[in-house]
Amino acid sequence: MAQDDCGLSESLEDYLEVILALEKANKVARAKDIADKMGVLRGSVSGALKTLSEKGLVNYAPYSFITLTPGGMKVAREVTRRHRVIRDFLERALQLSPERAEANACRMEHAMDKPSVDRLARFIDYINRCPRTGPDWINAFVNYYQADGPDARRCEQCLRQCQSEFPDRLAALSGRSDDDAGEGG
Amino acid sequence: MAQDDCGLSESLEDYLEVILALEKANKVARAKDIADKMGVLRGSVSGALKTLSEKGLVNYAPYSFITLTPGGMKVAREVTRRHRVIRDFLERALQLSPERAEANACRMEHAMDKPSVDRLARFIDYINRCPRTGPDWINAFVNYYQADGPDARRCEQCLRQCQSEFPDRLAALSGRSDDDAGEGG
DNA sequence: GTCGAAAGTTATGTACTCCAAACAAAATTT
DNA sequence: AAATTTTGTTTGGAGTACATAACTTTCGAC
Repeated sequence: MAQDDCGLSESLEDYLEVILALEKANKVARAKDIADKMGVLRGSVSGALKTLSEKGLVNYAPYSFITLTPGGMKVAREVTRRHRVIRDFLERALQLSPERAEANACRMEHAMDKPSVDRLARFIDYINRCPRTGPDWINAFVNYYQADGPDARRCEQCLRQCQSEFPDRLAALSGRSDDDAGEGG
Repeated sequence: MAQDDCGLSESLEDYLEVILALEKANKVARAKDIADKMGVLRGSVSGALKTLSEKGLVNYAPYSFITLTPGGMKVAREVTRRHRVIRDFLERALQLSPERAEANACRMEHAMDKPSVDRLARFIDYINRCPRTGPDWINAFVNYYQADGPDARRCEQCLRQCQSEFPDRLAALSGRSDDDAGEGG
């Protein structure tokens, strides 16, 4: 949909994603499991498998097991990764509930192209690894969105705490885990 | 699509968004302008307008001007806001090109529900207003995603700079623009 | 007012996705 | 091995969205 996958519809992307998950769990995918997992009837699955088979993305013959072709595997992995990156952002950075994060990721995965998702993944990395932010900064976000704006007193305390950790954080960047930076007060 | 708008399709959301933009620019929307702006033929617009009219979202009679009803205006504003928030995030935080940000926002606006977009808007606020981050932190992201990981030397310099600005930043939180916090040094 | 271009509308057809239910094959049970 | 259940397939119909093309209305030029 997003200029990747050579014009695969959202629906077909979903089928590939589900087939990959079932392959990982059960070695092969069965039409009924696909239908159950996607909330559609078995009849709908048959049609989708026929289409995916014509596109060379699944190995499929009537009444046989279903597996992904190498090409289908590639697409399925891409879609699954998009899903995972987006859900992580929604759940960890935006701190949405797991259910809401999942529901939104399911739709957003078809709306974001690969460069955007790649950049988002880097952004999450950046937040986690930059000494100015990190997990504690993310956790403090809850104080912000629950209030009308920043709380000066809380911010002051947060800044002091963060500042005291700067040497450690900087040291951690280089791979050193101990606090041997020698600059902390 | 995303449980808002009482089950309005992506396409119809797009129509409302475009009609709102044309209303703002030209007082009223005309079918041809809608068609041009959306890249569809005039015939397709007639059908959509009929549907939107039945749903009570546009004032529409054949061969007449087109305006949004109060209900349609509400939905159109919501969709437009979703679009703007998402595009801002993609363009300013992720630092995607304006074109890519716009293209992705066009699709993502239909995939994200209101609570998620609201949270995203707060997140952007948080980045901009938190003394630990702010615009300079966003700008430093480019150094991160262009490299394989963090650059310890650059990080050290960034931390020092940031630290020196803490008093000012804290003061700015309370609305004071001068550095009279008296704690820096 | 009449003519003609521009704008709008109404079929008709295609593509996609899904459901519903009838039907066929496979696997289990006995 | 026959009957039953489960699983898979096929067919027909619905809803959405759009293109194409023929037709109608509107509006400005004359």
